[in-house]
Amino acid sequence: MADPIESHVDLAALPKEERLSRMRHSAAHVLAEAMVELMPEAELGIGPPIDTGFYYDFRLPRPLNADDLVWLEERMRRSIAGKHAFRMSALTKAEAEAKWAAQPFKLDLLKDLEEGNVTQCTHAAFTDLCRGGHVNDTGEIPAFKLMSIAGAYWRGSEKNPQLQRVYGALFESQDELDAYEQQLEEARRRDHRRIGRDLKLFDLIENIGPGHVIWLPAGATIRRELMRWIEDLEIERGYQHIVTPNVGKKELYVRSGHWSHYQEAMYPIMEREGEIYALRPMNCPSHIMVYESELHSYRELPIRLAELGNMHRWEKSGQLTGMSRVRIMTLNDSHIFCTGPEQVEEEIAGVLHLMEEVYGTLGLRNYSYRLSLGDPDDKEKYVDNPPMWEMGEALLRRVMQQSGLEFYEAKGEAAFYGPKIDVQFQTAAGKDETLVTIQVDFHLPAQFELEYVAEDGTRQRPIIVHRGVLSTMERMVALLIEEYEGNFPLWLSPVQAVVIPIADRHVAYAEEVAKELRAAKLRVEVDGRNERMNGKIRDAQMRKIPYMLVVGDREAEARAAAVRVRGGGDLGATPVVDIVAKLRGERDAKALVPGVFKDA
RNA sequence: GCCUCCGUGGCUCAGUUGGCAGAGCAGCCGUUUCGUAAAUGGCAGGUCGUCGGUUCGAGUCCGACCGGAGGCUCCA
Repeated sequence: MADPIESHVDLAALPKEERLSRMRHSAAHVLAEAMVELMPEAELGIGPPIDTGFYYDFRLPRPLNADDLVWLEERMRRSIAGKHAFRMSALTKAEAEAKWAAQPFKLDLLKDLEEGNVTQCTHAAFTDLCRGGHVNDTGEIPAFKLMSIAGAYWRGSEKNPQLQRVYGALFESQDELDAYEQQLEEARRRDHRRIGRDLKLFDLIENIGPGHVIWLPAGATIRRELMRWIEDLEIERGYQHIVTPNVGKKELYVRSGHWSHYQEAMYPIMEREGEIYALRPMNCPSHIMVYESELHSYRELPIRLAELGNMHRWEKSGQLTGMSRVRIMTLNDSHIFCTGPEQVEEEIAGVLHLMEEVYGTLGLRNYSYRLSLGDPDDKEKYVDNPPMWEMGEALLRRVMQQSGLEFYEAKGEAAFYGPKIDVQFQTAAGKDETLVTIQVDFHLPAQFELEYVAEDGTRQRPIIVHRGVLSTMERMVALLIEEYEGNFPLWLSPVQAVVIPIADRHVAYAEEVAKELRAAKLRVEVDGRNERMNGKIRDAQMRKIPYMLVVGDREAEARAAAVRVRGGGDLGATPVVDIVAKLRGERDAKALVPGVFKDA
């Protein structure tokens, strides 16, 4: 017989997070109640709270549709209006197994529960296996909305059956729920796929193949500016740039371990004249070949080999997303060959500094550092060498602690050959995405039997630091589009200024103005179309061009232009020489917002 | 890859119960020569993602495939 458990809770006294979590979890119960009424054959999975609400997983006799969501939500609201109490009680394992005999997922959950630890929760006519964490009665469930239907594997493993997941949003007030929906709308506005098309930055053409980015002239300009910039920063820091091929022989990848650990993520293999080639999924093996091609002295190390190298990965079709998840990408990559742990620490500290500088200049703020660890139990995913993992993880942890930067740790997120520091960004849609990684690698040096000649003449094994800073050009530009909402800083703007002649007779002068700006390597267009000035301004605004230089009779007379800043600011008539100086200064300072920069 | 949904000119969308493919913007040709977010007239543009099926007849119904979106799994 079930024993009741006292579970009254004073919601107002709880921290908001705990209160919300109880409300969300309770709402999931009410969703399940509604679902078993809609489809009595429904098999129940789990229904936890999440950041924005809750979900519940079900195996159902048929696919859910939008009308079902409307019905379920209605039914939930009735249950909420009924103010049914949530009652927790304990039962024995045997009782529970009998009770959920027809519920395979509940039985699966029960297997992991210890006797004496089995509890259930009842509200209205519905009882679910549950460890608790509810509000007192359904009436305490506040503003919510069923959002979407999705597929999800039972217990998150693709080896298990796939269930239908219903997502709900839930907040304490209707205002907060409305704000959340507005936030989703805002995310859609900032979506790099939409802006990328509107501003003609990039394209994905069906016949070229999914995940294969076409950089249109405007996008290619942004990409080129970023690449020039990062290469210059690297040169200042002692990096040497190399260029290596996009393909390599099978033997190279067998030796690196990619063949056995990474092959399903590689493009199909090529074969000719009895030789097998692969499109490279990573640049490390090629860079190692460069290191290996000569004998190195400890005096040369650290050797920092860098390349804006192309990588080719057969991402699963369902995983491709605009420019942020693609199949062919260009990574701002480098491999730093170090003599030992001390040098590794110094080098990683240097990389972290560079990251802070680069992200600071780009105005990026929503990121955090994650120490991604291996999983000793997962011998399939990771190379099996426990001491190597322990050494690498301890080393990275020490560097992060010394850097003074905040970080958190995550198990099972490492690369197959070693632990890493991931830079995690929040996308416009609120999702966490890895931008770049820093990895310590003892594995590849061993695989390739790399050496350097130490001070005492002996041969020693170097340690490799793998690192990106700007990430792949694809993912970085996707992120920047969303960050700036397409309003790029002057230095990155594909077109930095458009000269707008008021009438046809001003076109010649407009060309002269443009010529002066171009002499300063500014990217300028003249809008000589047969349009009214208002129309040209509107078009320039929509194209998010930082500066509009309006020229009419008065300006032509004074060798000036009326300067309008993107967003509406009017700087008034300004001599062309001053405009050139101002834009140059703003560009070279990489100012984030046009019109604000003041020349020192 | 898996689950659900979606696919009509370059873009955004309309298209009744299956009955002759439409609009706005963009483009092109004119007219207008204009002072800070859309002047105006005309023209052109679509094998309705592809292939197959049902039907007298398919944009519309069915199937497969391709592509996209949201999830799951995986990852820069």
